[in-house]
Order: sequence, then C-alpha cells, then structure tokens
Amino acid sequence: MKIAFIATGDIALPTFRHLIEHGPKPCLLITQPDKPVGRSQSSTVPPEIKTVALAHGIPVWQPEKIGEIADELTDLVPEFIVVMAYGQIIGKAVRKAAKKAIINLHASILPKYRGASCIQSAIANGDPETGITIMHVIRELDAGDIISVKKFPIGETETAGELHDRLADIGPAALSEALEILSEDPNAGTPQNPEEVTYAPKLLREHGRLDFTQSASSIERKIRAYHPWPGTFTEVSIKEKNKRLKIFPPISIVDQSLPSGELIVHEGQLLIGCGEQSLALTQVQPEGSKQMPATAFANSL
RNA sequence: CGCGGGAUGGAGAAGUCAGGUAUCUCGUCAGGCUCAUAACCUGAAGAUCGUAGGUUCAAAUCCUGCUCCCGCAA
Repeated sequence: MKIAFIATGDIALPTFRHLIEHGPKPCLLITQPDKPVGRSQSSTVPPEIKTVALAHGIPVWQPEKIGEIADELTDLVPEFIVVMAYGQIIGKAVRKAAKKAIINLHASILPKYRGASCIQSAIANGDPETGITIMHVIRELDAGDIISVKKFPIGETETAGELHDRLADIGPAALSEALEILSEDPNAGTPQNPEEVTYAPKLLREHGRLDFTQSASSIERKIRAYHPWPGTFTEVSIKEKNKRLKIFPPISIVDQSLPSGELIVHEGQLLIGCGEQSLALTQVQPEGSKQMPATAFANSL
C-alpha cells in the first residue's frame, strides 16, 4: 500500500511514526516550509515531523503552496493520501493525485468544529467528549463523508495541550481502522448532517482576552481550552500603566461574589470577580515578567 | 538593525527622572497569644542592587559595553 503523508502539526507525529514502524511506510511527506521563530525571527525551525521523516529516509517536500507539487505527486501514483493538521486547503489537483482515496484525520467529532481550533472549541464549550474523525477530503474544508470516528470523554480539568496529546495518541488506531474500511471500498463513508455543522475558526492571541462579565465556569473552561495556545489574558493596572496579565490553569471556581474583573486577595488566594461567582488564580504572568504564582504577584499589589 | 518592558536578601515589588546609611508584602527561623489558623503580636537571619568598566568626595541611582529574561508583532 503506497501512502503519501501530508502534515505539519505535532498532533500527526504518533500517526506518522506508527506508519513508519508498523507500515505501510509513507513514501513521501509534504509539510509546510520551515518558519522563522523567536523574537528576532532570525532563525528558522523545521516542523518536527520533517525531522522524523528525514531520519527514516522519507523524502520531504515543502512547497509554499501545495498546488505547486500536484504534478510530481500525481506521478508518484499514491494509493492513499493521508492529511493531518497540514495548515493549507488541499486543491483539486492534489486531491486527484490519490489513486484510491485522500483522507483527513480531524480532531473533533464532525460535523462539529470544522476548522483549526477544534480542540479548543470542544473544551471551551464544555463538551463531554471529543475524538478523531476520519473523512474524505473534498473541496469544502472538513466536509467530506465520514469513514470512521474514535471518541473519548474530556477530563474535567483537562487543558487543550493535554487533550491534544491524547487525541494524537489515538490517531494510529483511527487510521488503521479507516484504511481497513477503505481497502474494501475506497468510497466508503457516510455524509455529514448539514444541520449539525459548526465551525471553529483559527485562533489569534487576541482571542485569548478574557471577558469577566461571563460566568466563572465559562471563563475557567476558556482558560483550559486556550492553554497553551493562544493563552488567555486580561489587562491590569500596574504603576498606573495598563499591562497585560496572562492567566494560566489550573483555575478554581470560588463561590464568592465580586465586581466583574476586580482583583482581590482573600485568605491567601488571588481572586478575580466574574459575572457569576469568582475565580481563584494560581499562575499568572505580568507583561515583562516571568510566569509566577498568583500569590507572588499579589505581594506587590 | 521590527516595537517595547525588565534584572534589587529565598519569592514578588518600591527606590532610578532630581546621586548621599536598603524600604514594602510574602516566605524562613526563634518566641508569644489562641480551642484553632494561609489569623494576630514580638524578635532574628538573609543583599558585594545581573555583569564589566567609566564619572564622582560619594553610584541601585548618571555614562558606556556585555549577558540573560519577558510582552507585542510575525
């Protein structure tokens, strides 16, 4: 079975490694170009999956736009193309390069949360479960017929980072199952229910701004959902200047009523008022400083 | 040369502009009070103020080089 792998995000690593170790070994990896990183943007870092591929002698292509390599890919005649967290829309020419099927592993129970921030959305909305859906890649993003789904419950204090890793770990099993189904019928799949479709758009740092008029429980979920990316923050007045204060999990809900957004120290805890109840902060990071315990931050207030 | 903040006892900060004896909150240790304490009271230890040089009678503070940390932006 000849497979081409298209992926950039770390969530694809366990699945990619599994194919390398247990077969069928991918004949090619297509991933995004190395991106500049750090404050000065002076150095570039390759996606880790590229490093893994090279270590196992798998060729790596890094086109700026995936359409550029459509012809070369077609010439390879891959039976299956597996896409996972690549970061670009797959155009028609590339989709047609797959002899049997081009499929995508997506970290939500489709048709819920099509799009980039599927993991964050599941936590932020307080969903009881999430999972990996495997579907055919079609023109519209994350909209193809569903081949298989693997689900599990979301932990009550789980952050997006932890959930991301657990989702990554079930990728191999999910893919094996899907490939088994497709090897019998490459067109197998059931359509998504259009009435249940929701979207989870790509997140920016600014989306992490907290609104303390919301209830403590919904803010707590957002803090877990946005950790470690894009993180959550609020603004706080330090030395008569407005400074950004990043807020990290774990956060606990306290049954106390305070004005929205007001910070107080109460019985050794740093509390912030929400629309309903309050939150006790444990880890914060003022602009210009390192991350620190909330009690340390409170010492200078 | 993308923009900006910062480095002060174990932690977080004030003091820097207007140079002159090290301050605050917390922690630690000892003692006291209390049925009790992440409460209160008393006392103590702990700092060559990131680093190298310069100016000065005198530098945390002014000048210059260097190292490290962080926020934004990408």
